[in-house]
Order: sequence, then structure tokens, then C-alpha cells
Amino acid sequence: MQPDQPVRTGRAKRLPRAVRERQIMDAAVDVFSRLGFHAASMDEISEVAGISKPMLYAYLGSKEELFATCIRREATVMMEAIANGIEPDQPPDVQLWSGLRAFFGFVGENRASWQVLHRQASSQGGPFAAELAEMRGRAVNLVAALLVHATKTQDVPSASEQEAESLAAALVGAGESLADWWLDHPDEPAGVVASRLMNLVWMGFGDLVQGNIWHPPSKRP
Amino acid sequence: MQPDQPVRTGRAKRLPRAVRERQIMDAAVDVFSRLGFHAASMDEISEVAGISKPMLYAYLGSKEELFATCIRREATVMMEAIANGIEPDQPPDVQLWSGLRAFFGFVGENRASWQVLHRQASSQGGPFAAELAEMRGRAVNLVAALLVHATKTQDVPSASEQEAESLAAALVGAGESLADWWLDHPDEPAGVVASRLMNLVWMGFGDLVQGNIWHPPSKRP
Amino acid sequence: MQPDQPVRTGRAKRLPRAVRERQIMDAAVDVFSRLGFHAASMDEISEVAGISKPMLYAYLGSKEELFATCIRREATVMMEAIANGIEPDQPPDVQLWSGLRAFFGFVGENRASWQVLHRQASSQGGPFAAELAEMRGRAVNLVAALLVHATKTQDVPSASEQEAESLAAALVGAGESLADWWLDHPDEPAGVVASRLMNLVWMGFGDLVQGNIWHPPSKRP
Amino acid sequence: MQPDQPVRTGRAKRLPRAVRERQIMDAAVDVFSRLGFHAASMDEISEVAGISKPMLYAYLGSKEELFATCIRREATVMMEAIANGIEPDQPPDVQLWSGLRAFFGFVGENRASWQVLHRQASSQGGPFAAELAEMRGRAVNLVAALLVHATKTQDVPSASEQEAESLAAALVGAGESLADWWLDHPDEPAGVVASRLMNLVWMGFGDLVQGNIWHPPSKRP
DNA sequence: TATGAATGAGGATTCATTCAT
DNA sequence: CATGAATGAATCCTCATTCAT
Repeated sequence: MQPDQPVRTGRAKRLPRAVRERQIMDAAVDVFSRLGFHAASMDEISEVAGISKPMLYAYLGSKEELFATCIRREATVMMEAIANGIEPDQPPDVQLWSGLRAFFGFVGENRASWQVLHRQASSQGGPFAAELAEMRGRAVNLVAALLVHATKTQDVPSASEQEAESLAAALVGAGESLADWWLDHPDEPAGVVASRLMNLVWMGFGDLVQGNIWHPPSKRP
Repeated sequence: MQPDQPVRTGRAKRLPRAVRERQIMDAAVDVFSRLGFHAASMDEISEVAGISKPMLYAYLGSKEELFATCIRREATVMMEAIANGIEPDQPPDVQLWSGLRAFFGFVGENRASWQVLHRQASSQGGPFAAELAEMRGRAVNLVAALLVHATKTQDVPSASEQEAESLAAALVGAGESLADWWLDHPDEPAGVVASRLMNLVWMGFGDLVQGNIWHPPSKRP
Repeated sequence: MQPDQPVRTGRAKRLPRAVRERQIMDAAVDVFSRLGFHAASMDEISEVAGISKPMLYAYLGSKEELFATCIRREATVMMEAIANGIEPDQPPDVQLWSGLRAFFGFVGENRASWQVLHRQASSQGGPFAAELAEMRGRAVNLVAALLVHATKTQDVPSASEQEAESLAAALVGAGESLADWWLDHPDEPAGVVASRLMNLVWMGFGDLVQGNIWHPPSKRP
Repeated sequence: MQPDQPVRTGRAKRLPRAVRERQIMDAAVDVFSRLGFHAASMDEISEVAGISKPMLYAYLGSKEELFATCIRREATVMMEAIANGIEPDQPPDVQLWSGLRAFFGFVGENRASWQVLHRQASSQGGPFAAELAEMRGRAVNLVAALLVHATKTQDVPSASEQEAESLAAALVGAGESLADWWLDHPDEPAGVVASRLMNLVWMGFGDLVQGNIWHPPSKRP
């Protein structure tokens, strides 16, 4: 991400605060994603960012605050990417499909962000639990809303809130897990992976084992 | 779990080695599950175990070895629980169903074990990556095998290995995520949660939104 | 040496790195010489140096690195003192004599340095063996070269390399041992001690017991 | 020394105290010589000795006591070997020669003993200083007495006590150093090494560089 | 503002030594 | 007598955090 980080030397140029902050957070995301929260040291982050440690503290507070800020930023960016990807005013399956595509697209292009969000964040029990639970909660709610909406358009008793939420949680987990799997098998294109998950959650194994497959609408007759 | 940890005082009673070892590992699982690998200190583990640190090292080796041993033990126990729960010689859906029931049953009754396995373990990059990847890999392979087997009994082109593996990874992730969700909503019975996941992965949303639901065989005509 | 080490309190004054480094190494040599490598603790060294342990590590690395650095510094200083003391272009006996004078002069004025070099260093088997063997080796080679040179100016079959080396080793050992003895009998002047060794190795007991004594050239007729 | 130490198992046979003690001290000398005082652990010593740690303590006290006892025993044995080797009623040079032969003979056949005495012992500042100083002092005195005796048989003013002692110290140091050198060049026979030292200290470099060599009496006309 | 210098606090690990069986 | 089990007390080392320039 920051190729060829030259050994910093001398005094850093004065930069507008916003730019500095971005610079620092990029470095932090890089380091956190590589080493995890605990193993990452403020020393390394400041080095990668090209500034001195006191600046780090002046700009972004303690290590925990910095981590939380990173999480928030990355999560927001990702959620926006997904939200932008979803095509509203389309039937539920198409909405889901576009959401999945956006998600895997984002992961593919922002590995570091994804790793910070998923791997590092989920394990740190303490002060991030809240932060993260909220982030993840947003994703789950998005999916749950979609499910509820889909149910309502049908003539079936709408699912209970708990049910929708739990199904959404499962779906989100499936996405996360599949994204991780994908990182270890990067040769497959994003679309293929997304379509697998789409088939799993929309058609179910029951159909899949019978050869019934879900296709994007453009390919449908 | 061990509320009111009394301050240990005096010399610990002499116990045969095997007993002490189990005692220590139970304590370790408890602490690791609460705090995560890094935040857990050998001091606290030894305190919870009711022994001195040197015993910890004498019996279980370094912190990393201890952690790995915990993971192995918990994973083995869980995998056995699931394997025992699966009813062989049944159609694929029933096998899957029984596996899911066993899984959620285990999680419900062994929260600490589950947390060590899922949350703590997934993030520690270092020497546990291998250990854990293998454990999770076993679970994924179990599911993948089931999928492949299901496909073969049908008259469809059997899924590629990659496809089966990725679907299995997704399913496992869904299970993990749902199990976590469940820990935050403990009022629901295990069976209900398991059945939700079963419906999701077997029927798919496509069916669910139309009111089609999967039922355990005993309820089928 | 530093009696009444006052309890350090408050923050140490800011000093340029080079100065601090010297200060620390002086302290380290002091402590190592008094206690030996193993018994010396980084805690005590940092206390004597008047700084906190983290500075110790920041500046000089691990305990082993610190020790090795001390050895190197002291050995270099001593070897330079000796090399500077030797008068080249003089007959072998005069060269030897000036070397011995320089050696005892150095030991007399740098007791701590000497003790680190001799007592502490020789026993630590581990990573210093190499370091030290090299240092001592240099001294031995210096003497051996002198011997070989002396032989060549005469009309005798020049000594084998092994022979020269072993004799040099013996001489160096005699010097070391005599220096140690001297530390316990500090009332004798350096010149007297040096002259005793000179007589021993140049004249030999055979002459000594007959009253034949070696004199510095200025006193010769 | 104790080849093929079998893993001890079960209860040690009851043995008379003296035998046990020897067994333990042999093990201790072995371990101390290999690892040095600090690095040697009571655990390893007890293992090598084939008994349990409490026995170690029961028989030989603390680690320091054990070490001191080892030193004493080895030193005594060595001193006896040398004393036995010296031929009394012979001229001083022959006495010295026989003493040197005995010394190098002992070192060659008891490397472990020698290493404990020389390398390990000299560096441990604390409680062994006394012990060791005394041992070494005995050797020095032996040599000093020889020198004084030699002087008296001549018609020269007998050397001062200090002078004799310092010369003896130098000679002992030369012997030690040469013995160490020999350990690193074991291909040379003991006699050759001894004779080198004899020539150095009896004839002196002054004679050696002129080709004058000391020969054992049997070869003299 | 920007930083080199400095530290308090804590964590893993080892060892000599001793009970209790 | 002989031992497996147990521990107090150190020791090395690291890191988040802050002062003083």
C-alpha cells in the first residue's frame, strides 16, 4: 500500500490537518491489518506514517482510539460501497445479488481494510466490542431489512424481527467466511464467488443438489 | 464462571499430574475466552487455576503451547460432539440437520470453549494460524464431503472441489456467526436457531420468502 | 566505586545520544566487573547509569549485546594503549619491555576495564567465546609476532608457528595472572611488577637464581 | 564421563552415603564444567546424578556449597597429583620440570576437573573467591617455595617474599594459560607442551632466541 | 509545530529450594 | 530414605505514553 517507505529523516513537512490524519490512518490500517491490534506497535505505525510518535498522539489520541477510528472509517467506506452497489426498486433477489457483488468487489480491492474489519477487530474483546458490534449490526440490519421487505411483498406471514435478524446474521457470517476463504484462493474472480453465495442463500442446497441454479436477471429468458 | 475467585493462599493441595493438568486447562480456556490470547496473562491463568506460575510452565509449557493445547482439546471435543450427532445412512438433509443440532447444542453448553475456538483463535496470526486453519479446515471438509455426497446421489454434474469447499466455508461461517448472534440472544432454544440455519441453507431465501419451510423428517407425512 | 549510589529520582536530564551511550557503558563496565555477566542485572546497570531500563535497551540492545560492546570497547582501548607503548625499531627485548610497561600501566589505571576483560569474559561460554577468543587472540598474535621476529634476527632455526603461539599464550597468561596478583598487592609500583615479568620471561629462572638480571637499556653500560 | 545416561526411572537404590556423594559430585563436576556455575541447574545435576533433587540437597547442601565442595575436591586431587609427581632431593630445575609434567599430565587426563577449576571458578565473584583464592594460593606457594629454595642454594641475596610470590603467580598463570591453549590444540603431546613452558620459565626468551635450550637431565651428559 | 529522549508498568519465563507423601 | 509436586523471587525485555527542547 505504501510501497518503498523511505526511511524518514529530518522534520516532516507541515501539512494541513486533514491530510495528515488521512496519512496516519492509512498507515495504521496497514499495520493493524498486518499484525493485529496487540502486535502492532505505535512505534511502527508512526514510522510507516512518516511522523513522530508525539504527532500520532496529538492527532489521533491513544492506540485504542486510533484503532476505533480506523474501524469506523473502514466500516463506513465499506458500507457505503455496498449501499451504492445495491439497485433499489428491483426485486429482492436482484437487490441481494447486487449487494453481494458490491461486497466482494470491495473486499477484493481493499484487502487491508477488510482484514482490519474482520480478523483483527473481532478478536479484541475489550473496548472495541461496542464499536464493532455496532458496525456489524448495521450490516446485519441492512440485510434484515431486505429480508423483511421481501417477505412483505409476498403473501406470507412476515417473519418475526428476531427471525429476520438471525437469518441476516447468518448470511453476513457466510459472507465474511467466504471472503476469508477467497483471500486464500485469490485466483477465482469476484463474480464467481459472489454468485456461489447468492445461490447458497437464495436457492439453498436443496435446490442446488438438484441442479437448480439462480441466474442474474439479464440472463433469464 | 468462577465467581468470587478467592485469593489463593498457602500451598496448593498435592494432586496427581493428570488432574492438575485438566484443572489448569480449564482455567486457561476460561481466561483465554474472556480476554483473548494477548490480553490473557499467565499470572491470571495461574491464579484462576489456583496454582503458582511455575506449575503452569512445568505442566503445559509456554503460553503459546498452552494456547495451542487448549485449542486442540476444545476443537477435538467439539468435532467429536458433532460427529457423534450426525446420523449416517440418512439422506443428506437429515445428516445436515443433525449436524447443525449437535453444533448448536455444543455451543449452548460450552460457551467458553466456543469463544476460545471462534473469537480468540481466528485472529492470532502467529503460530496458531496453522493449528487453527487445520481445525477449521476439518469442519469445512466435513461439510464439503456431505455436499459432494449429496450431489452424487442426484443426477447432476457433481460440483467442483473448489465449489464444494467454498460453499462449505460459507456454511461454516454462517454457523459461526449465528452461534455468536445466539450468545447475545440466549432466550431462544437451540433447536429453533438450528432450524433457522437449516432452512436458510437448505431451502434458501427464495423458498423462505414464499413460505416454504423445511421440516424435520418425523413431521413429514 | 560509586559509593552511596543515591536513589535516582525524577526524570534524567536530556542528553545527546552519544554522551548517554558512554555513560551507560561506563556503568555497565563497572557493574560487570564487580559482579560478572550473569550476576549483573540490567536493573542494577540502569540504576548505576542513572537512567531507566528502557533507555538501556534502546541504546545498547540486549544484555548480551551490551556485554559484547563493553568487551570490544575495553579491549580496543587496551590494545591501543599497548600498541602505542611499544617502541618499534628497537631490539626485541626492549620492545617486549615497553609492551609490558604499557600493559601494567593500563591495568593499574583501569582496574574495572581489566576485570571485565579478564575475569568476567573468560568464563562466559556462550556468545562471547568468539568475541573474546578473538580479542585474546590478537594479544597472543602480537606477542607471537614479536617472538618470531626476534628469532629471525638470530642465526637459529626459526620457531614453528605452533611453538611461537604457545609460548605467546603462556606469556600472556603470565601477564594476566601477575596483573591479578598485583590487584591484590597494590602497593608495588607498576614498573617493579613489569620488570619482574620481564626478567622471568627474558632471563628465565635459570639466570635469576644465579643473580643475573635484565636491565633496561638506559642502565646498561 | 557418564556415557549414555539412561533416563532415570523409579526409585534409586539405597547406597552407602559415601558412594552416593561421589556419584553426585561426579555429576556436578561434569555439569559445571560444561555449563559453568550459573548456567548449570540443580535440575540437570540431579538428573545426571540419577537421583532426585531433595537428595541432592540432603547430601550436599545448596548449589553454592556443592560447587565449593567440587572445587575443593578437584583442587585437592590435582595438587596431590602434582606433589606426587615432583621428585624431591633433586636440583630445582628438575623439580620444576617434574612438577610441570605432572600438571600437564593431570590436565590432559582430567579435562572436566580442569575446566571447573580454571574457567568456571575464576569468574564467579561471590562466595567462591575465598575458596578459590586459597586453592590457587596453595599452588602459588608451592612454586614460590621452590623458587626460594633454589635461590638459597646459590650465593645470591635471597629473593624477597613478595618477589617470589609474584614470580610464582606469573608462572602459575602461564601454566594455566598454556593448559587452556593446549585444550584447543590437543594434537600436541603433554610432554612437548610442558617442555615449552619449562624452557620459557627456566631459560627465558633471551636464551631461547639464541638457540639455547633446556634439556631434561637424562639427556645431559 | 515537531521531535528525540525518557519512563512506569507489566508480562513471560526460569531457578533454587522445600513440603508432604 | 526417596520423591513428585509445589512455590517465592528474580530477571530480561517491551510498549504505550509523555516531557522538554
